[in-house]
Amino acid sequence: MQIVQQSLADQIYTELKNSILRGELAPREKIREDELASRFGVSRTPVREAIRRLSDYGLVNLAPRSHAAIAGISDKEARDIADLRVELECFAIDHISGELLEERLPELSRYAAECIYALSIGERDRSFSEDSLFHIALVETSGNAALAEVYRRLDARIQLLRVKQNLDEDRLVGYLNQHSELLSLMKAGKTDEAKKLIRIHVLHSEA
Amino acid sequence: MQIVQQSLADQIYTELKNSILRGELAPREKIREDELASRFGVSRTPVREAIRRLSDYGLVNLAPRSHAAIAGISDKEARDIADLRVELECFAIDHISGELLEERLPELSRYAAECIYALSIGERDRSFSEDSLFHIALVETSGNAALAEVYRRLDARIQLLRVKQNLDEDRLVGYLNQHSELLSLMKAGKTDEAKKLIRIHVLHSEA
DNA sequence: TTCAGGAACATTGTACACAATAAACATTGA
DNA sequence: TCAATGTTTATTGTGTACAATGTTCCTGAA
Repeated sequence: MQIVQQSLADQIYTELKNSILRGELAPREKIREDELASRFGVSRTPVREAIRRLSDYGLVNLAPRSHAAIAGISDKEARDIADLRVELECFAIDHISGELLEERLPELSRYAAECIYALSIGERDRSFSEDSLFHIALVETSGNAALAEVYRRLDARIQLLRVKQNLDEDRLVGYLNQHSELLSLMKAGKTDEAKKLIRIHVLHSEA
Repeated sequence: MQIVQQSLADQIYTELKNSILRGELAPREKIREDELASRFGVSRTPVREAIRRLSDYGLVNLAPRSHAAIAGISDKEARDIADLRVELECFAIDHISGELLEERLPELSRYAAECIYALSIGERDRSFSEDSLFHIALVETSGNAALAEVYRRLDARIQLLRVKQNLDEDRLVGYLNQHSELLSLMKAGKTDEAKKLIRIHVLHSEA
């Protein structure tokens, strides 16, 4: 078995990303390479690379010769991202063929179930990440790799948004149940209804 | 006056990007940090950072512990990217308000004119980059920052695509003239026709 | 001949040191 | 007191050295 030895930069990137998405690092908070390096017990080099990558995914803001800072999301940005999500996911749904859907359905169903299960045992973070996986898989099912790539990039900020929104438990359950509902509509070939549901789902708007 | 001193990594990123987009570095070609460092007369550190960033923009493929390689675009990817472009730009057009259009119109018109002028004096590369600027500005005019960011990211590969397509001069002129035609339609509020034209424009399909 | 194993080499990953610049602070004059 | 300016300090940008790993080529046995 091939042990995929992740680079330190990869590990630190993942760690920092999780910290940010768990809200342990607040928006606008300054980041110092030196401090993180000693915290992780490595040199600045991989930390620096991790920070650059976080910046590429829009999780930190980088000003040249100046401190990096954890990125926040304004209300306007939140709306923009949500609007864009609706567009991208509807585009995906329009392009999902029956065969590809069939193929990916078990995976999609699993994510949908995991979301709800994780929430029920109090693992809100994991529920959120499974939610992300569901939507990423949905978009991938379109077969359009460029779309999938763009969406994966957007996902980091979508996750940031979820944390910020901080929905209460009841609404969250209702929200997560829409996943399997969506799959049913798609299986039945009700594309237009599926797109309507996505809009409601993403914008958290009522019917 | 504030002199914005670009970092070496920035400069090298730009240089390499241009080299790739000019086709001086062929797809699948291997990249060695060491070689580039000595070519640019700097250490590996900024070169490394530039390569990472190129990878983030999809211009080079990066495998851990292995060589980086200039990215190519398959026919399937080309279609995917074009489809996605149509979607994103139509989304933008739908969201462009009269006021924002008014504000940006001079800039858009200038890009449209520069495209044609640059081509007429044989500067095909510059014509292409002005073409990119036109479409980026168009998308920015929507006022949706998330959309603009996503599109700018996609732009690197769109440029790669243009080089690969290598349209003949005649078709290119016709293609570039569609820019001002598009602006006219939008000014007249003929949104649906503008979207139809974008589809034709991007997919290079006839009416 | 061909395949397995290993040694030599090439190249990336990381640590560390120094240089360059921005931020913070103190000092002086009004 | 306050503003302007010089000085110190903190932090990022870059260069260099070494470590870890992947690659290539050779050797020898089936």
